[in-house]
Amino acid sequence: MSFGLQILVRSLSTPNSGAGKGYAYGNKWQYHPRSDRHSKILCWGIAFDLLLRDNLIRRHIRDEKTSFGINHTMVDFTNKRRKDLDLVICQRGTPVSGKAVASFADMVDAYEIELSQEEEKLLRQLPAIPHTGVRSALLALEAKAAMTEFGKARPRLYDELNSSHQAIHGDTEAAIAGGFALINTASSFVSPLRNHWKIGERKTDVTKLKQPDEALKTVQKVEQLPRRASIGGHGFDSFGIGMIECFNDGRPIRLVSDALSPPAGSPFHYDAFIERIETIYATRFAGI
DNA sequence: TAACGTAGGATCGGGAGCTA
DNA sequence: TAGCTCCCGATCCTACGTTA
Repeated sequence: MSFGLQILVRSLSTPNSGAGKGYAYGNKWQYHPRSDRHSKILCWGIAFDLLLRDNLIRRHIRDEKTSFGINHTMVDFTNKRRKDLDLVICQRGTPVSGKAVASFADMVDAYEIELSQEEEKLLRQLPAIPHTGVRSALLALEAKAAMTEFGKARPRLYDELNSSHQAIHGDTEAAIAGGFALINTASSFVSPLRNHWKIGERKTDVTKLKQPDEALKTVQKVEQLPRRASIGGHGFDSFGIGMIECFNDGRPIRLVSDALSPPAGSPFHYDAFIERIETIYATRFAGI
């Protein structure tokens, strides 16, 4: 039983006005390409699923050996390239001060994450997880989305994800690099960047998408990302692909689980992605 | 051979969020 | 609050394949 993707689509379904200054023209959007809210919610959901399981990750949290960090900068030592990772599980450092997010649970309000009653109950049962500075990263998660303009998004998606695992392992060779690609299967998309006016005042500019071809080609592209089987290898330790249907026009966002999405048993399936992370963690960090 | 369509790479730039 | 970084869609350009 996993919750991450359901939490994501539920949270994104409610139009949001942005965490700070509000989006342009006073519009509210389900998905805004210039926001990192979707990445943060997705990574939070992945971490939530990992913590709900009876595994070493949970025991290390309970024993106050580890904590988490967000937007953690990792530096590829070999070429000095810097990269901010969405969410990092790390050896417990000094708690951050003066930040709105002081704990893992605080992210729910900070990023307007919508939980069901069951998920809220499960969150309350978790030990307190402080937001701290990162002493030594054990697991780094990076999520990226492609919602429209797939032809241009594909090379960008590949390059940015490829640079993520290089930065993670260039910084900390033993750290688990987890990557996740979120791909839209909707046949149209209302782009916040193409509608430069208050929605309703003028005709909405709707981008037509050639589906399922565009989504499938994007899946094939990210499946080409290198993956590694052991320390010393090159690539992601675990990589997942999630398919959603997001028209971005107010209709609820739907999790796609038909032939377009990775089947059960595929290494890219969400459950396999989670299981691989906890398996690697158990073998790699048992001595902490 | 010219015209057209498509794919992919390079670059740009608007908006959000973070930090000093 | 200014300046910066990050995210990722928009735009432009080139290469290549297809068709008349």
